[in-house]
Amino acid sequence: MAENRPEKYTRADKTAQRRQLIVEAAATLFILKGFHQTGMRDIAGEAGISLGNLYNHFKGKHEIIAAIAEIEASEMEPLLNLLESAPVQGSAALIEFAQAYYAICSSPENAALSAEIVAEIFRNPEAGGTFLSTRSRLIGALERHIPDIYSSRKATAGLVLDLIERAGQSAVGTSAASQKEIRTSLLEILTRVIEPS
Amino acid sequence: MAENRPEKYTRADKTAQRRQLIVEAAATLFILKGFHQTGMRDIAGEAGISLGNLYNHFKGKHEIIAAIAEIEASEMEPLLNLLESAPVQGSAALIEFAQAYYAICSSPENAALSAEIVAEIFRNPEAGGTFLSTRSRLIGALERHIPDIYSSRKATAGLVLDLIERAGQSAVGTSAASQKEIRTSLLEILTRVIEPS
DNA sequence: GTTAACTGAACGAACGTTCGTTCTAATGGA
DNA sequence: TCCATTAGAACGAACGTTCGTTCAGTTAAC
Repeated sequence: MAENRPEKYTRADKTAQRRQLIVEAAATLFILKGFHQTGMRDIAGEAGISLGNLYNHFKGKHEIIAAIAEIEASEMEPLLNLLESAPVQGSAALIEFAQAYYAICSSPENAALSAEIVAEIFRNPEAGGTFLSTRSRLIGALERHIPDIYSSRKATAGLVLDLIERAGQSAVGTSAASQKEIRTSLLEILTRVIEPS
Repeated sequence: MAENRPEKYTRADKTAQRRQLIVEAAATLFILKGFHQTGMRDIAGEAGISLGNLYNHFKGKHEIIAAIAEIEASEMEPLLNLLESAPVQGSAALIEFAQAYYAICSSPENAALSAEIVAEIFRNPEAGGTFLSTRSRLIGALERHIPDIYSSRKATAGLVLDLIERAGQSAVGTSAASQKEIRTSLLEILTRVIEPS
């Protein structure tokens, strides 16, 4: 991880690194305790900097949360490309997507964070900007792969997404055996849902 | 609602009414702002009583939350009876249950509250006692109605429950047209999932 | 020498809870 | 039936703590 040649970084580089360090520290705590149970002092302590300095890098708590939301969104980019480049209504692409998306959603960090975000959006809808727009893109891309046996492919795409997300959340913290069962059941269900029959 | 004869209530009655009034006030605020954004002063104000008096009725915030959790659980009782009394693997009962459960989950109050609870359980698992045990009962009752084409009926039952819940949440705050689409899509999906074919 | 990074003290507001007090409905003996 | 006693409902000030944010002052890079 550490470079052999010491101190090769310019000042701007180090500042950028600090920023990222802060975001990672904040994310760790948000996952562990939630947005509103995590204080600015906690974040500063976790990042190993002073409280005052934290405000040199971020205007406030909301800006840290926004930074995390954007990182989350950017992690979806490869998956979006997968769906958007695949031929229309190829069920193979959808299953492939489902597995990849499930893998993301069932990681403890992402599961806890997305539960946090869902709850937050309910009481503060305009705060979910980045999150909701990413979700819209996901639904749009997914929609193309839903067979037209459904009265609304868009609504179905949304539900498929919901199902994968919640399945991932359910798997967190359970035994390895349960996790396998959930994953298998999810794929069985999805297979039945998207088969064109 | 009000008795014609004035002042017929005994002291114990009035106390019980107060307790319920407090719980309702707290639930209103929890739904609106979340557990941790709602203060004891807010609850007291919403209930129209003093801060100090609030502590005559409840030991603390956690006890108010517990009271709400129990009410939520008791609302599931009729649905549990429906599933448990129906003949095994009757898909009709499952669809009937799904509609009823969806109706509950798609009400704005329940949707917001359950999002709040899900997020809370992630960071404080032992706090979800009543909620999780009710959920276990639901899964157990639902399991009997899942066809044995799945490798794990229990896991499938859990996912079906998740799907209905999230569908309900998704519908909140959208247009009436969207709500109808989501409901229809949900039933279409469920029909495919549980048909014994 | 100018600018940015950095520090910890300090701010006012809000938090959950406890406190002493007053008031009132219920109770039991006379 | 009356009155003294009592349990608990009601109140609002105050507790100690934590919150997000600001600020004067110091250090180090350019």
